[in-house]
Amino acid sequence: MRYWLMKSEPSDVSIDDLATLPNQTVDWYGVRNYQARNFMRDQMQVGDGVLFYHSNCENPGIAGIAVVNSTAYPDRLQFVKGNKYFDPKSSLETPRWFNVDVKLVRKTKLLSLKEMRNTPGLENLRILQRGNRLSITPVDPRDWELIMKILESNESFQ
DNA sequence: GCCAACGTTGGC
DNA sequence: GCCAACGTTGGC
Repeated sequence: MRYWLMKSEPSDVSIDDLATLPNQTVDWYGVRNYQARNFMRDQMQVGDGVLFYHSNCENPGIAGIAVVNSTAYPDRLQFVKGNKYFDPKSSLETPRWFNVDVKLVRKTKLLSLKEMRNTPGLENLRILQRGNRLSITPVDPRDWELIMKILESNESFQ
């Protein structure tokens, strides 16, 4: 059982989009970075916890909690000619890109990047470190627990 | 829109 | 295998 932070651009798939999808589940298509792919392909297990993060938007931050809902399988879009994510070097026999399914647990009050930066104890979170660009990063269990506490206390004050 | 950071590509 | 050039990410 591991924990992850997964970035999504809300203009592509937001937490509200996820809530409207069948089974509130999305195939995490479009990852074209080997490190991020390897996390999905080699390490993710059904039931792993996911922080659903909104990136490249007006209010970046954690927008909800989700869960890994499948092991990795070939990303369908790598085979679709003309698609933004088409990869001519990939084939059905030797697919290059993989994704898992991610299912919504619940939307939360946004925990902004700024708030995370100001939270003592979260200094080691990968997302907060300089030059971080990876769209999928592991989250230390202690960081996960702290973030869960913050999210819960945010909600009790609503 | 800027630009720092960093990943990928490809000539050599 | 090196590394310059180029492309992408994503906060600001």
